[in-house]
Amino acid sequence: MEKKYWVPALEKANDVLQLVSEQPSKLKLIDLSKQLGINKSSMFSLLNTMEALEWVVREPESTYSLGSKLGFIGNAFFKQFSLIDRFRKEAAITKHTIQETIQLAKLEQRDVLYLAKEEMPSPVRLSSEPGMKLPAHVTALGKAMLASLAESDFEALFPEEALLPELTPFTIKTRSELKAQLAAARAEGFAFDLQEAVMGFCCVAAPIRDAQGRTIAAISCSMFQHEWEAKRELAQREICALAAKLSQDAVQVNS
Amino acid sequence: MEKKYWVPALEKANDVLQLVSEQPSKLKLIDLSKQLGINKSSMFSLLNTMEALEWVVREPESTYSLGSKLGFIGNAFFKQFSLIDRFRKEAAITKHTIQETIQLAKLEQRDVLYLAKEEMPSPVRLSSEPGMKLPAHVTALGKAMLASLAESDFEALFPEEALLPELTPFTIKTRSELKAQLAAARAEGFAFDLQEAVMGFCCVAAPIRDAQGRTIAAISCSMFQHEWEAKRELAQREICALAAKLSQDAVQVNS
DNA sequence: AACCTAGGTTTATTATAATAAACCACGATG
DNA sequence: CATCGTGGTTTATTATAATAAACCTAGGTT
Repeated sequence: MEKKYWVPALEKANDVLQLVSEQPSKLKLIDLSKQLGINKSSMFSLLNTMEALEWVVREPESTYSLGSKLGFIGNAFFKQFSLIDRFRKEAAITKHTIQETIQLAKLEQRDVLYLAKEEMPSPVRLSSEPGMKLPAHVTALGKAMLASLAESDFEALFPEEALLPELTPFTIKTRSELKAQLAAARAEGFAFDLQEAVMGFCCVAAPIRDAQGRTIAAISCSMFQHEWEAKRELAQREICALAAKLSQDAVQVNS
Repeated sequence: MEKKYWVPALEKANDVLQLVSEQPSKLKLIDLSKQLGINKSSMFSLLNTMEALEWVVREPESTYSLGSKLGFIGNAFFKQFSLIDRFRKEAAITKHTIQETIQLAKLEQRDVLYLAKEEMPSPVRLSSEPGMKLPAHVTALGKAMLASLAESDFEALFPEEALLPELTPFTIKTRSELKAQLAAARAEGFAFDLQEAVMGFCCVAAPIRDAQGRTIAAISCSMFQHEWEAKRELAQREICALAAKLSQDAVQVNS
């Protein structure tokens, strides 16, 4: 990470927030200090400030959890995407007919950014959460969106036959393979992910388009690999239907 | 604000985030620098770091908006409150029968902290957003929750016959007046706000209780003052019904 | 084209945040 | 009851972030 024009206090705060968000109400000053390798007096000032700004709250047992300010800012972040509300409402219905988790995401450079999730109660839960990112080329969501990029935009994003990050043995390895799959997705109107992001999981995804036909987001349905055979067709149909519905007078997604 | 054990970089970042969240994609480096009175070179480093940490994103026109990291952290904040999901689902139904905005909040010291909002489309919208705070004593939500506090806890929160912040001419002015209203709320099972927080608006609120009967949150319905007469009874009934429903096996709200 | 200005970047200096170390309070342990 | 160890707080020193000022570039103006 670049070290010039850098404000280390922010990086430290960021690390603290990350850790606290993973284990709220579990960590005390000393734990944070040790786990992050930050001097405890620095941590003291840091936590003192963060508490005053309501980025964190100090619990009675002097453990820390996230503060309301971050809830507020986070809410403002998601507010930029008016699609989300409609997604929540509609997907809540669809998820019951498919009986699987449905997600909404947008493309951000070479990554998909998860915006919302409607999940079915299940013993295993996908680790993807709103606000998280994953490389676009390993997900059905990403492929659904990359598929509608203009040739030149695609070239700009993936300049050379680069080694793409691999998350499973099934992850696409080359740009040419990706291009082939995108062509297929473009033709069919939806994209797959067959254990390419997480072993044991498959997805279908379809793009959401605005009035001008530009792709602004995508939705997906994820399921166990062993359910794929049986459910695949239903999921595909439902996801396409939902995508079509959400595409109607969809407002653009930020930027 | 306390100046010892202080990390000004965080305060600056906080101000930047606040401003950017209010006007996403509007402000450039120089605007932020001027409006916040922060030296532009400091702002340069600040924004550079914040961008690298994905707290903000720099748009093509070099304006700034909130970044995905904050969405992620904010999401984690709200995840602590499992009530929220159930609220969203149930309130989405109730709001249609009342045709007014419904909100969920918890008590945090002398403030109410808004957790979620289900709103009806309307020309005017309440400014309260998830993550925001308001003094408890000016809101129906706050009174509904304060009402179930033990005498000693109440005393600890409001130690003396203090001058409470007043938001409108109708805001409660003294602790004794507040106590009287809380007694009434306790007896009835719900609380009112008659233009005490925002001129022209009235609310009903009812507490949500866990299995042990402890109040953990509250829900409210807000409406124009001129609708109050006609809708008050319906709203009151629906809010109490919804509160009762959400009280069933409610998990505690954080801390 | 020469001149200005405004937004942004870089550099040099100063103020201060980050650190190590000392200190304190308290609970555990023998 | 004395000792030790741990988590938190304060202090003194050092490293560095924040600033002012200089600098650069691109648009606008005459």
